[in-house]
Amino acid sequence: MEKSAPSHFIRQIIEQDLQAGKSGGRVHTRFPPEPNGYLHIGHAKSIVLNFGIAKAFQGQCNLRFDDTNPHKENIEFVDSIRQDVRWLGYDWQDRPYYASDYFQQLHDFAVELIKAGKAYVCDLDSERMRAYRGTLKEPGRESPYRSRSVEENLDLFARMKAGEFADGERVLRARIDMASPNMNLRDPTLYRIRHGVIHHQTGEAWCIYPMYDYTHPVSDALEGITHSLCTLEFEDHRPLYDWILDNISSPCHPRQIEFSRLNLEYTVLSKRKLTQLVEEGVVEGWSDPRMPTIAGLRRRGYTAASIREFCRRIGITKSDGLVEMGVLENCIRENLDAHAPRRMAVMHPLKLVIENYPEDGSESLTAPNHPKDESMGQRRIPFCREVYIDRADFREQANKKYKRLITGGEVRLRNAYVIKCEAVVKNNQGEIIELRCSYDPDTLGKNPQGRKVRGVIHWVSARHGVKGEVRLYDRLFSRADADRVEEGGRFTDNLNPDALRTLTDCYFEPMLAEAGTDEQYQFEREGYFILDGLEAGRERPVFNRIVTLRDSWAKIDQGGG
RNA sequence: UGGGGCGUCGCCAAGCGGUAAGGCACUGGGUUUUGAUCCCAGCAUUCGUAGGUUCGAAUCCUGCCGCCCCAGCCA
Repeated sequence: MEKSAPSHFIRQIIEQDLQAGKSGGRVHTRFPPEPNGYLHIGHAKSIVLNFGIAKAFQGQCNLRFDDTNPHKENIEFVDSIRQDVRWLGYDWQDRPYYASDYFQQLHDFAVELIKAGKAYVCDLDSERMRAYRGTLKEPGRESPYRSRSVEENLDLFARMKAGEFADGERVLRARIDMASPNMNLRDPTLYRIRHGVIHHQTGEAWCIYPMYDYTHPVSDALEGITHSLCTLEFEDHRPLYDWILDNISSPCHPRQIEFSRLNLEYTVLSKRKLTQLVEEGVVEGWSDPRMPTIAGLRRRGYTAASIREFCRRIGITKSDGLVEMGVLENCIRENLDAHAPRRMAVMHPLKLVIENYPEDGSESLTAPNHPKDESMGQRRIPFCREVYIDRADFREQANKKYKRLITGGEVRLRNAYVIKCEAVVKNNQGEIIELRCSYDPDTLGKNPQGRKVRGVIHWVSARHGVKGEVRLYDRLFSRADADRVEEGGRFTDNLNPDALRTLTDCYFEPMLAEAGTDEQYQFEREGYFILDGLEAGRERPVFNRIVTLRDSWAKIDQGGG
């Protein structure tokens, strides 16, 4: 079902490296999230890439927590990341890695750099350091502490580690080039002091924490990573990545390769913004079905296979683009069309009384679970004198394009009989409250003789249907480039107020009372749905709409049909 | 002349000097007890742009234009 991953520039580079005999023919990648939030679909792109490459080249991929900033991280995020990666279908063979596992080695390499005169302790505070750094167009100035002796640096670094200095008082810096046109090479900070935070892995063992730029190449090297794949914004950091490895006694020198991060229409994919949505209560949490997080997509009903397929389809390049939601939607539709059992549910109920059907009668009809896949079996659906249909499936009058029920017209009730609308019952306000119909008993499983009934609508027995709730989800933001803000505005100004619509007066065919949170259904003519994971077990079921069915009628209808 | 990247159909994306893959979207037509699915057909004489090299250029060279990233003791 899932096609093999297509070739892209990173695979080509790896193939060339392999042919050149690099790293002994070994391929080893890693997925290195910082546990400071939940994973989102942009991370899925990286996960599929890294684990996919490892598999394609019979190599390995490490799951590594880049946990060097305890301030922003916690164990809930660690756990959610493990769960999400596993759910996506990837296995790190019980070899979870933590950058914090290397704190001692990182420290020792830092001492090595100091001894080689490649790093020094700097007393500049952050404000002055910024001033010394220069600007994009002007070179920086050397710190007055840059020429401290090795002995003094060793002593100061040891005292930093011993907790003698307060946060911000001193840092360890690499001695590279304050005039470099690449800002990352202007004596970058390697270590900072952080007191009073409890690291989720190392507790209070350390009060100095290594920076990303220093930690990452070392962690990669220690794990024997051959290809370190990251996103484009780190391209400028590669010279520093290489500098670190060239100046310590590194066991190997992984190759960093950058690709463009995912941008998806009508949503945001930056952890900072997603965190904001959660913290401000704009959404229900990280797993809100409107969120582009893995947890949100899972609760929404997306399958892991559909997300993997999406990542395969969008490809890997260095050009930044904005992917249409339609691509993701098509992936889940394709996946669910093949596998989701069909059911009937009425979301905007309108009662329909079949006058020539016995008052107390009822019968059990048979319907296939899937129109094309007989192996999925059949189900029984109760039918009786009164059923609910959707209000959108009836119009008092309409032109020939409308093939649903109209006054005096015929339509087929899906999996049941052909009925005819004899009369419309309205209340004092003129609202339609009921339809009086007749049915043709000779149309069960066969078409009527001498006339053609074009329309088919779904229904639920009024007597047997299960009442419940449906949540209709739409795009979280109302503009495709959700990040774009007007002068003085915030990205939250772009939120779509109709991203969630709750329908509390829905009727489901009886089978749906037994639905579980692990199976998606197609509600015929409506879309794909799943029982909400957090509301499961309620007396009245709550279903989430994953995605609608493709709807060519909507276009015709709007276009003046 | 700060530095680093990127520009191929509405969106994504192959292409790697021999004459523009594919997917999504879209438009027609057919099948259909889901206006779904499925099927069939159509959809870039042109690769940001202007020159140059070549028998031949999206692919090589030069200029120009546009967009993205970088001045955290974040990652």
